[in-house]
Amino acid sequence: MINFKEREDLNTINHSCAHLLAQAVKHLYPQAKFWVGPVVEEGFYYDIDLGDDVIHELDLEKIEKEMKKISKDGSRIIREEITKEEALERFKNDPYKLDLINKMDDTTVISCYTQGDFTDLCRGPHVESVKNIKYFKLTKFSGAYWKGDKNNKMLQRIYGVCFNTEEELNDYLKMQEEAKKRDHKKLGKELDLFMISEYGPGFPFWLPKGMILRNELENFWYKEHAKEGYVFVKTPTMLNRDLWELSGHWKNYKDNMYTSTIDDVEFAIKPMNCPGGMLIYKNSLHSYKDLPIRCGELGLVHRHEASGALNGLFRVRCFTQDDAHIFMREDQMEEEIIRLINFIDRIYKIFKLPYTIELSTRPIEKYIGEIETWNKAESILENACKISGHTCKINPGDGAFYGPKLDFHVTDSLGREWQCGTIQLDMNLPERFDLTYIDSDGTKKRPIMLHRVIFGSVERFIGILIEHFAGAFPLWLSPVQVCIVPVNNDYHLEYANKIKEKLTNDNIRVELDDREEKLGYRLRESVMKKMPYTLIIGQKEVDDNTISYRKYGSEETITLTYDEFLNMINKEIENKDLLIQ
RNA sequence: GCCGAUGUGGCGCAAUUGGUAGCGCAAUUGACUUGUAAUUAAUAGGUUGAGAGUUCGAAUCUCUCCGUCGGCUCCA
Repeated sequence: MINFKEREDLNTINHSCAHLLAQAVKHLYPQAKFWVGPVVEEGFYYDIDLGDDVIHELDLEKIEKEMKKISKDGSRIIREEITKEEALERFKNDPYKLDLINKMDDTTVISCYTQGDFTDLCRGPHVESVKNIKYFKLTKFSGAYWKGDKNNKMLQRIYGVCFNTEEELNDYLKMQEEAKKRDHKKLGKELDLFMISEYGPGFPFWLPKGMILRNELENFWYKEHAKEGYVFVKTPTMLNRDLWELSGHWKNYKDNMYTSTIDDVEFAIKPMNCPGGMLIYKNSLHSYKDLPIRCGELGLVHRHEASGALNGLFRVRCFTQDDAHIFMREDQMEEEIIRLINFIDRIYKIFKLPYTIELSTRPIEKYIGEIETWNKAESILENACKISGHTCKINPGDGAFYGPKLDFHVTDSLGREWQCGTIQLDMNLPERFDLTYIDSDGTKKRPIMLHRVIFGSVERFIGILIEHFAGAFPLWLSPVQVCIVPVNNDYHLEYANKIKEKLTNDNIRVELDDREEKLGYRLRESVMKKMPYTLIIGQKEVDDNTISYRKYGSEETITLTYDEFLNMINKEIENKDLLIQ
C-alpha cells in the first residue's frame, strides 16, 4: 500500500485535492465551515461542519462531480502570506480557523492559499493549479469528533485519494477490489474457519477447520518459544477484585472489564495476563542465577470494547494474547532485547511478513519512574534495534505511562500494515507487586520486567494471515492438506480409500470427495476450497500403483509414487514453504 | 458509545410509485457412471433481524431495540 505521507509528490497533490474537496463542498453547501484537511497514510480527508446537514453516499458522487468541474476550469492556486492580525481579521467569521490561528504565536507568518472563489488557511505546499488534480476518488465518509474529543461536536469527515497518473489511481482501485475479495470475514465463512453469532458480538466461535489452523499456529508458537528458553503457564480467567486494585486495573481499566460477584465478593475477568503472571513470579524465591525468566502464556483475555469498534477477527471482545513476561537483571537487558528482536524476526520471516519497528518514548506528562531510568531504557531499546540491524522510527511521547515500547508493524502481501508485535518495558508492576530476586551479595533487588507479544492476538493474527494468503494457506497451516478425488466411485474408491488411510497414518490431513458428482465438479470444488493438493485417482493410478496430483494455483497434473509424493509434501510442511498468491 | 449505511430461506442475491416474497448455489430424493473448473429432474426450505405504529393492505413508510459494515474514539 502506498504511504501518501511518505511520498512527497503524492503528499502535495493529496493536500491540494483536500482543498479542491473543500471548495466543491463550499459550492454545494454554502453554510459549510472547515476544520482541517490533512494528508494521511492513505490519501487525505477533510473535516467539515455542515451545520445540521449530513453527508450521504450519493452526495460523494455529487461532490466528486463538482470537484472535476472546478479542476477543469483550472484556476491557479495562489499563495499569500499575511500576519496573524490580518489572519484574525480575514477569518473572523470562521470559528474553526480562528481556533487554529489563535494557537499560532504572534510572529509566525501565516499563509493562505486561494483557488478561484475559495481561500483556505494553509501551510502548503500545493500544486500550481487545480488543473493538475485529475486522478482522484472520494472513498468514504463518516462522523468525526472535533479534535477527536467525544464531548465536542461531530463534524463530517470525507476521505479521498489522489494520484499523479491514471495508472496509479487504477492500481489503487484494483488493490481495493483485491482486498475486498480477501476479506477474512468472507473467506472465514467460505472456508468454514470461524463464525460470530449475534448472541455474542465480538466473541468469535472457532469451527473445526479453523481450529486446526489455530492449533497448528499455537503448537508452532509453543515449539519456537521452547527453543528460545521459555517456560509456559496458564493463569485463571477470573480473579478477585483485590488483585485488580493492586495492579491498578480497577482504577484505570474498569470500564473495559467484565465483572461478576461470587459469594458477595467482586471478581473481574482478566483483560490482561500480567497480574496473574506477577503472582506466578511471586510464588517462589528467585536467585540472580535464575534470571532471565521467560514465562509465556497463550492467555485468553476479555475486554469490553465499544460496540462500534468491533470488526471480524480484527477487533473482538475476547482474544488470546501470545503473551510472555520476561524478568531479568539490569545487566541482561540489552542482550535479552536483541535476542527477542531476532526471535520476532525469525517468526515473521516464516510467514513472509516484512516489518518495521517503532520506538515509543516517555509521555510528556503522565509517566511514572525516574527520567533517568526512562532515558536509559529508551536508549537500550533503540540500541538493541540498531545492533540487530534495524532502523526504528521514533514516536516521541507515545509510550505507556509505565514504560517505553517497541512496536512491530508487519506488511502483508497487499502492502497493508498491521501492528502485531510489541515489546513493552514495565516499571510499574514490579513495584506494585514488590517483585524481587536475591542478588549475588544476598540482597533483594528489583528485577526488570517486560511484556511482549509476537502475534499480538492469535485471533487477529489469523485474520491477517487469511487476508495475507487470500485463504490459500501454506501446507503446514492448511486445515485440509490433501483432497482425494476418485474418477469413478465404482472402480477407484477402494484404492482412493487406501491412499487416504495411508496419508492419515502418515499424519497428513486428508479429505476424500466420494460424492456422486462429475470429476470436473469435484475438482472445481477442491480449487474453490483452496485445497493445497488435489489427488486424482483413476484407472491409470490404480493400475500403476501411483497417485496424480494438482497443486493449488497450478493446472499441471503430476504423477508420482505414493512415497515420492509423501516425501515431497512432508518436506514442504517441514520447511513451511510458502506460496503467496 | 457517536456519525452514516445496512439486515430477505445455510450462502449469494431479486422484488416497478406500499398490493401480500422470487432466483442461483447448497440441501434432500431419483436418473446418469463420468479422466481435469459446475450432468440432470423433482422435492423441501423464508412471514423478510426483533418489537411497536401508520394503512384496507408493509420486505418496502415511521419509531424503538439488536446485529453487521465504513469511519470517529480506543487498541491486540
